Amino acid sequence: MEPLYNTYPVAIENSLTGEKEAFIPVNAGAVGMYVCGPTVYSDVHLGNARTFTSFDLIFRYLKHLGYKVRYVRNITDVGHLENDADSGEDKIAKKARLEQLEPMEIVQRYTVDFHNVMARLGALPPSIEPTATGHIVEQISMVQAILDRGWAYESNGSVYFDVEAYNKEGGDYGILSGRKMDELQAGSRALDGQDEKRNPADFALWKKASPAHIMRWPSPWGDGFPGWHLECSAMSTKYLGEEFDIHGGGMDLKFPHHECEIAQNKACTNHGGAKYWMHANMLTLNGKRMSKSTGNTILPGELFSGNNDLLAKAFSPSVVRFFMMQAHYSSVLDFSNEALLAAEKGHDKLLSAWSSLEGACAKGGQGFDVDTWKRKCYEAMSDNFNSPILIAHLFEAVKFINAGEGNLAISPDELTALRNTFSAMVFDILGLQGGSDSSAHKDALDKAMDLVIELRAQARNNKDWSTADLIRDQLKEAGIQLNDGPEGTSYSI
RNA sequence: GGUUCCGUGGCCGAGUGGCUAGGCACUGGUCUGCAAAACCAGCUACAGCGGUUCGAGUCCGCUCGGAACCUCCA
Repeated sequence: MEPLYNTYPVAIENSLTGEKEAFIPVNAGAVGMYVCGPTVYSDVHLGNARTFTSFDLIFRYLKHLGYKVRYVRNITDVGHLENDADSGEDKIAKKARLEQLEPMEIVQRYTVDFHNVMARLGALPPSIEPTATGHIVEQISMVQAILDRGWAYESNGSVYFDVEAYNKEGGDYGILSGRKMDELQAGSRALDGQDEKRNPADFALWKKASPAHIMRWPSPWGDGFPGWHLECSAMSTKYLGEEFDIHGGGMDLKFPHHECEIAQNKACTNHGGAKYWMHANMLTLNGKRMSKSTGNTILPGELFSGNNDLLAKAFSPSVVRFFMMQAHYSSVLDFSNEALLAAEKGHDKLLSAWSSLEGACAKGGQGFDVDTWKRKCYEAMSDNFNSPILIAHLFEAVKFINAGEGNLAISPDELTALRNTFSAMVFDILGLQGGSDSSAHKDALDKAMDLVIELRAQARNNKDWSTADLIRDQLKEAGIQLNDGPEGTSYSI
């Protein structure tokens, strides 16, 4: 059978070229994707989660199309300096000092938190999740290779990438972000510790560790630790090769992080790494991006528990995910309680339509063009992963399903196709989670509810409206909604 | 100051020059003992000013407003 990726070829908006391009993998049928993961020194906030949820959507869709995807997402567990100056402090060491913990305890704690949050949001684990500290050897040899080529220099125990030398000999530092060297120099601020560098645009490949610095490794240039940009170059090359397909990350990493990665890769391998660069946009709160350092954040845990002054109530992880999926990954998305409430209603409507669809019969007829609808769903996703358009199409199907009241005017084959595609889109691709009650609990609840509904039906037959309404109102307070229909009463939670 | 991007109806949010995005909210109707849900119908729009075009939310210019990056950050 023809793989789905041939039927619905993918186009990707490539940050490197600024164009939407046909996606052609380096190796046919396989995709190598690298996404810059979090620095694990504090709880992952909702903005972080959005980026990884966006790439989870992309990962899921590419897999669904039949690609063999290797998805690499790193954990940054080397602290890195708080600013580019020598006076800066290692974030993880700082947190460790504040909390009186070993640095790797900090790393472990927040890595576990990150995994928990992403799992609740329905994100699949990546194929490989390498750590920076686990790839010091690879990073040191990369530094050496760049030194050997003459595009780096050692200064006081640290090694810096020589941007000017790189660009003079054919390098294209600035290709991703559109920045020019002279503009960078004009715009750069006078920072402390810049005197080790020949040029303000130069960036650290290896930093000398001060005597108090805890996380340190021996190197040909003395004890130190790798520069922030280096780990991604080293690990993407190691696991995906010198040329791979997709490199993703948050928009805020475009410059300088990804720009530096490209320069490092080209310096070592003559290849820039990824063919397609993708940048997920920011989640804003009060019109400003969420940021750990400014404290303008909301944590996923607060959302799931409702424990935040900005929230009227708790929201399920699936609702939060649906909220994110309603916006395109490349657009800024603004967070608000109102937007979440609206998303929750839409989400519930979508999932309750799925329940109806599961139990629906096909009565024949041409009530809905399933083939065309299915094609439109795939085309939306293949067009740069346009989940909002996909959701709009899903609601077309919802309207048809609800109007049919369990008896849909399509053929049995079409019903099967509708179910399969609906389920694939909602659960496999968007990654939403239905009522995930264990089936034993569900059976017990169903039986109890059948009894309550029967008792209420008797009251209604006796025109005992006060009893009937009491049952309905009390159940509603408990979070269970009764729906009276022509064929009896059903309930939803 | 530089780079990139955005400004869509009450709110969120798609729109890759020409045909209803969608969700939420609201109004009227159908259904119901009353509700709810669902369905049907309606309702508000493209920041402003010019230009290109037979035709612009979509292209170009200017103005105003906002964001990200230029320093660690998804």
